[in-house]
Amino acid sequence: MTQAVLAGDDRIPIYQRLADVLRQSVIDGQVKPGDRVPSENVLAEDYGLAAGTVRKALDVLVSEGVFERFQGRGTFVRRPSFDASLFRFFRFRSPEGEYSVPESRILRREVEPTPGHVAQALERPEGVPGISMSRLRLQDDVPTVAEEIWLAHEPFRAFAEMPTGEIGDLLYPVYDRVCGQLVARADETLTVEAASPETARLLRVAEGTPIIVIERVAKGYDNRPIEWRRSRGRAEQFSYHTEIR
Amino acid sequence: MTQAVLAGDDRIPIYQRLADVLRQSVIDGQVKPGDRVPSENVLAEDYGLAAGTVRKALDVLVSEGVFERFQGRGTFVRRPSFDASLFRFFRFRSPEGEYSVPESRILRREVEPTPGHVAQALERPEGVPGISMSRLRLQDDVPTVAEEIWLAHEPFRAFAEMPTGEIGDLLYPVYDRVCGQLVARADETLTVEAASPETARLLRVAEGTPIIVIERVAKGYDNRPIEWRRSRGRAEQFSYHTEIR
DNA sequence: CACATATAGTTCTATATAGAAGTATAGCTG
DNA sequence: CAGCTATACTTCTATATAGAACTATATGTG
Repeated sequence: MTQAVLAGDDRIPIYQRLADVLRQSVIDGQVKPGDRVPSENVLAEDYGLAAGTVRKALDVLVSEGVFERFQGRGTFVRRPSFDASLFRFFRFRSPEGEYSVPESRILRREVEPTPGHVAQALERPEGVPGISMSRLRLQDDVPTVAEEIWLAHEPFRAFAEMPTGEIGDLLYPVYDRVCGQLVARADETLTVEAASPETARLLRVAEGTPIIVIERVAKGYDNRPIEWRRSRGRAEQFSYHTEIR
Repeated sequence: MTQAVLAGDDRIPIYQRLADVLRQSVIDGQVKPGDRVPSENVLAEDYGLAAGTVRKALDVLVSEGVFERFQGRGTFVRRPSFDASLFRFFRFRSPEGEYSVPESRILRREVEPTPGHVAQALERPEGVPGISMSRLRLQDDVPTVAEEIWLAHEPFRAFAEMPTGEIGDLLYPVYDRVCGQLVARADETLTVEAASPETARLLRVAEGTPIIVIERVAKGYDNRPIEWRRSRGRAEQFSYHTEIR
């Protein structure tokens, strides 16, 4: 006899279905990052499953980065951190070697029709109203990264009407607090170009200087695109490291 | 009662010890890439363990990329493939969209004292004899990547004395066949620079053109460094994509 | 010979159970 | 009150067992 709670698609394994249910509870916001998930034994009891099966479901979500486990403490919804972003590879440290939080300056923010390539990334029809921003990030008053940012207008109406002064150095916490939009992960693409006059002016470099361009699409737990962003920084400060096999 | 076969360090779990033993058998060359590993039941029998414990050990090695499993077929030593290399992100396709195997031309190969930064990467003393190569890779007769390559002289003596004509387009199979040096994974670091006169000449671009530089240290299953390599390609052909969270 | 069928071997899923190992807290002891 | 101790709860490891799902090979059938 199998249990009734997870009935439905009989072809896929129980542990997968349980993982789906638990993931969905994060997407729906029933449990928030930092929250503790019921213990393995409790879940097994609730769903009428063996402990091993529950554990396997949790394995899935841990490997997806949705949950995080600590022996003796419990299982928690992981707070997304973008430590793995390609930006990490900009050597944004002061000459003394220490790391200071970059300052963010929003230069422009307005509602405009969404251009084609952005609309495609956000899975919205072209020309639909979107929020467009230009932002400059500075390290010790030195401009280091110039960004174009696009948001769909619809779920971000509250953000569009918010005074710029109330927006701090970090956007994702604001998206969450003001619009309930929680960023869980992102896709990033890195390319290189020569600095345009516009970019050269913003970053205070010579035209034609090599520039790293990182395009990011930030997504929710359900993989729905939330934000499109293109960032430019000086290539000479960039060093990306990875392991392959 | 635990079994005797895996005796030793009692603090670490049995499945870890079994994983260590199996990994070592790959490092020692007792089993080669492509070989089939004994089935889970056989391993359990041999080592006197429960099937679940053996399976957990295999999970470890699969996630490390050492083994590869196929339901109904068996578990195999994975053939390392460098599909994940940063080079994958060079758009080396012909205008027709198809992908052709790059030609390799070895321009120079000689034994020299190993310079400091290479010696460090290869974990060898500075100044020790090493094999130095320059290589040019071409796509449809167009030079695309220029490479400097260093090998320790000692395990690669046979390679140093080999006629250049017998070396094909791929080096790693030769390392394996001629010197028993099997590359399992690699560390890569990506940076950007402006083309030097030398690089500009080799890649037939203007001086100062943005160039992608990838430094790679290739390693064996035991993480011993085998080869140091620095490759340069035109940045405009480069686009790197990754997921973060 | 071509094609379906049986069979043996493989990994994969699921259950049940027990104790080890680690963590946090309540309560005791000096 | 400070510091140790017991306790309850968590994840982690390990065993044993059974059948499902999948693959390759051998066997039989027309």
